[in-house]
Amino acid sequence: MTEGTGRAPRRRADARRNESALLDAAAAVFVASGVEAPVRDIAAKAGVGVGTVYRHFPTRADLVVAVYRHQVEACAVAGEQALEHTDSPFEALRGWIDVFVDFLVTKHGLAGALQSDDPQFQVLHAYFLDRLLPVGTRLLEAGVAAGEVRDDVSAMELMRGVGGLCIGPADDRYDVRHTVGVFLDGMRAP
Amino acid sequence: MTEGTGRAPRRRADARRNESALLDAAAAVFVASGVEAPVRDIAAKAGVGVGTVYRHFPTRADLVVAVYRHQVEACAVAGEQALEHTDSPFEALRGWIDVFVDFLVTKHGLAGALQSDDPQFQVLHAYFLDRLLPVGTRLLEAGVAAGEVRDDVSAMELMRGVGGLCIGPADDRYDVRHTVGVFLDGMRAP
DNA sequence: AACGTTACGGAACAACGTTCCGTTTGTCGA
DNA sequence: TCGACAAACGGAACGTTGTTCCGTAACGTT
Repeated sequence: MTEGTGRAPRRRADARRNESALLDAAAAVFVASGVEAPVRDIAAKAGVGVGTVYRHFPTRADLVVAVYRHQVEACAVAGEQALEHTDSPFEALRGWIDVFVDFLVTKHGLAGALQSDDPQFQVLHAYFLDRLLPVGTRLLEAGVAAGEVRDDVSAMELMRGVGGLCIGPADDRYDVRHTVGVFLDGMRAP
Repeated sequence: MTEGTGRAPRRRADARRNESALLDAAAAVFVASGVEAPVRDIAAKAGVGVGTVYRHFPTRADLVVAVYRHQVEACAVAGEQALEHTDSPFEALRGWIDVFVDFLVTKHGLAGALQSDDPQFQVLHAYFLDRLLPVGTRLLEAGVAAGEVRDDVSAMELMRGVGGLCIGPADDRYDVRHTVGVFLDGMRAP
């Protein structure tokens, strides 16, 4: 009880305003230039100095997480509900992966950042894994239990595999969704 | 015949010496720090100035290509020969992909560079594709003809897919070879 | 040996992430 | 309403990188 039950002491108005402006600006810049856009660009778009960016979001990864938190959450929920709305766990899995792929391919550079070994993105990595790995595990287990999914694939291999397949620039000769479909076919029980 | 059949006019001794030292140094630094190591590190290790690096290799990608050319060539040859030494085109494909994966996972950061949309790596991208795509196509076609491989997967999807699965830091929970195996299983004819 | 050419080295520039600190601005009690 | 203090701000400044540029040194030839 070092801090009792007291709530956070309500921040200053400009601080809240700037955080919100930063999130909006970052979302816009990420769409236009990808998640690796210069911090200065985001600061400029939000009408604040770079110092303000770093006060609100200690690392770039924190900003990325904040911008996409809602959508990651929605993706996790979609996975948790997927099993309830179909009688085939494999189809539930496929549907969920579809949602995940849609999310990744519309965020330029995000898949790359997710897989990056740059320690800068540690937080991003951790957040996605924390939130989505358990969901993947449950879908996988349901599939295995129903005899539809092979039992030697971990959720980590599923998520990182799909993530890896989503990396890279758009290209006519490479259909992400089709390739992910091939990967999923490889996960069917023999 | 603007230049006739005359050969290149033989470069200076120090130029040849430095190019060789640069290749050795780059190979060593790539092993130690990955293919994204600072150019200054490579120059220092080779005992030359940065200007010399850029004179010999206009872009970082040219240096990477030069360092790995032999191995990529060997990989391409292995693929061309794979079909001759087995009666199962699918196993030939699997064996070749194994060679490719071994190559990628031992080159820290190379898979990432290959998939990168940074125009800096355009040359690298082009070289790998030029050399390996035709090989993949032939292996795939042989597999399809034998009824062992599904006919709706392109060599681009094969190579970029496998490349994507090889991206990222080592991790106990993610077994690259196993995950690639799953992907390949998905490519079997139904 | 002298000369022209080739190649070298590293200073210099630009772009970026990140830190730091003098200044401004909210907030709250008097 | 006013004053004071903490919170938050802005952007200059620093370190690291890729890349260019040019005065200088080394090579090879006559």
